[in-house]
Amino acid sequence: MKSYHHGNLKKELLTCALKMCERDGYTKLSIRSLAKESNVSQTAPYRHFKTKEELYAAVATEGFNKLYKVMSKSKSQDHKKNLISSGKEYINFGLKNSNTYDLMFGTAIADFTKYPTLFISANKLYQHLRSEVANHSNEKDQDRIDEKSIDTWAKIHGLVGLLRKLQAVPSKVLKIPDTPIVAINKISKDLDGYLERFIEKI
Amino acid sequence: MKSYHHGNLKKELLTCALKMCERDGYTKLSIRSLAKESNVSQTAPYRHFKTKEELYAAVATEGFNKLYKVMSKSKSQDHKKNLISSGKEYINFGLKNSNTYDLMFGTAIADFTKYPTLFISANKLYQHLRSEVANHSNEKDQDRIDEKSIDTWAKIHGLVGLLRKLQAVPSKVLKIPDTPIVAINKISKDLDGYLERFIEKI
DNA sequence: AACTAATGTTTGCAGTGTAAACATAATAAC
DNA sequence: GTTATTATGTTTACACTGCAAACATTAGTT
Repeated sequence: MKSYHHGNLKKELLTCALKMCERDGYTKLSIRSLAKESNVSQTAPYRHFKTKEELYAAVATEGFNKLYKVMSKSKSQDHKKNLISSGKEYINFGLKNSNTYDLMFGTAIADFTKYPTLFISANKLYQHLRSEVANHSNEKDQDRIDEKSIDTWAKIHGLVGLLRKLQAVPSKVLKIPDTPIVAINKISKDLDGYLERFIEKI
Repeated sequence: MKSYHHGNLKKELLTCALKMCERDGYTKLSIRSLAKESNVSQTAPYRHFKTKEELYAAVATEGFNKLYKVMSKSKSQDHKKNLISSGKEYINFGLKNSNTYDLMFGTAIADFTKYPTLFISANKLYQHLRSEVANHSNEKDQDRIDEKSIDTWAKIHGLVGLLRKLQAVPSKVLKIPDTPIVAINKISKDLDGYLERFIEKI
C-alpha cells in the first residue's frame, strides 16, 4: 500500500536520472520515462525540476562532484604524480561515464550560471586542477598558471572527445589506414606513457 | 503554380538544414520544421534522408568540407605559418559555426562509419592536419607524427570547447574570480600569441 | 482544528520521429 | 507512343515528448 506522497521523490528521481542518463545517454532521458521508472505520474517530476534543463543541471552537478572526488584522491608529495593521477582519472571518467560527461561539457545546458550549484561544482573542479598545475609547474605568475591550466584542461578534454569517437568505431574498421582512428588507437594502448610525455611539456 | 515534383528538393533541404542548424542548433532542427521551411509536406524529407541521423550526417559532412577548405587556404613555404593559420581557422570555425561543430564532434551521430561520405570528409581533414604537423615538426617517425597530430588536434578541439563555454556566459559574471572563465578570457583576448606559444611546443 | 503550502495526479495541447498507404510525375522498356 | 516501373511527392496514423493548468491529497504551521 503506497502512500500518495512519496516522501523522497527528488532524490530518487535524481539517482534514477543518473542511472538512465549513463545507460542510454541524456538524449534518451525523458521526464516521462523517468517518472515511469520511478513509479510516479508523468508530470510528478515537474514538482522538483521546473524544466528538463534543470534536471540536466542536477545530473551534471553530480557528475562534477564525482569527478572532483576521484581527481582529489592522489595526495602525494610528488606533485607530478598527483597531476598524472588526476589526468588518468579524468580520462577514465570521461570514457566510463561518457554520457554524463556529454551533459557536463556539451551544449545541453546552455548557461551554467543559471544553476548556481552546478556553476560552483564546475569551478571547484577547475580550482583543483589549477592548484595541481601550479604546484607541479612551480610557477608564480598567475597569468601563466591560468594559461597552463587551460592548456592542460583543453588537451585532456580534447583527448577524451577523440578517444570516445574511437570507442564508437566498430573494430573491423580499426585497421583502415590514414585515419585518426589508427593514431588514437596507438595512444589509447599506452595512455600512461602518453600522459607522462604530455605532462612533461606543461 | 507549383508542380507536384519539386525537382531539387534534396539540395534545398540540405542548404535549408545547414542554415537552420547553425541558427538554432541541431537539437531544434526537426524534420517537420525543415519540411515546413522548404514548403513541402511533413514527411517529404524522408524520401531523401531515411532518418534524422542521416540528415545530421549530411550537415556534418558539409561542415567538414567547409572546415577543410578554410584550413587549406594557407600554402606558405613556411610550414609554421601554415599550421598557425590552420589553427586559427579551426578555432574560428568552431566559434562561428558552433552549432554545426557540435554535430561534427558531438555525439549526435553515434558512428561515423555508417556514413561513408562523412567518414571520408572527416578523414580528409585529419590527413591535412597530419601533413601540416609532419611538415612543421620535420619528423619522420610515423608513430610520432601520429601522436603529435592527435596532440595538436586534441588541444585545439578542447580549446574550442572551453572557449565556447565562455561565449555563453553573460558578461556580468565575467569577473567572478577563481573561475576558468577568467583564464579563458585572457587567452581569447590574445589568441594569436597563445597559438604561437602552443605551436612552439609541438 | 483549520489554514496554507508542498507534492502528488489527471487532462490537454502542440510538437516530434517515422511507418504505411496512396498520388503523381519522370523515366525506361517495348 | 504507349505502357510498366521507379522516384518522389502527400495524407494519415501512432506512439512519444515537454510542459501548462486544474484538481487531489497530505504535511506543516498557527
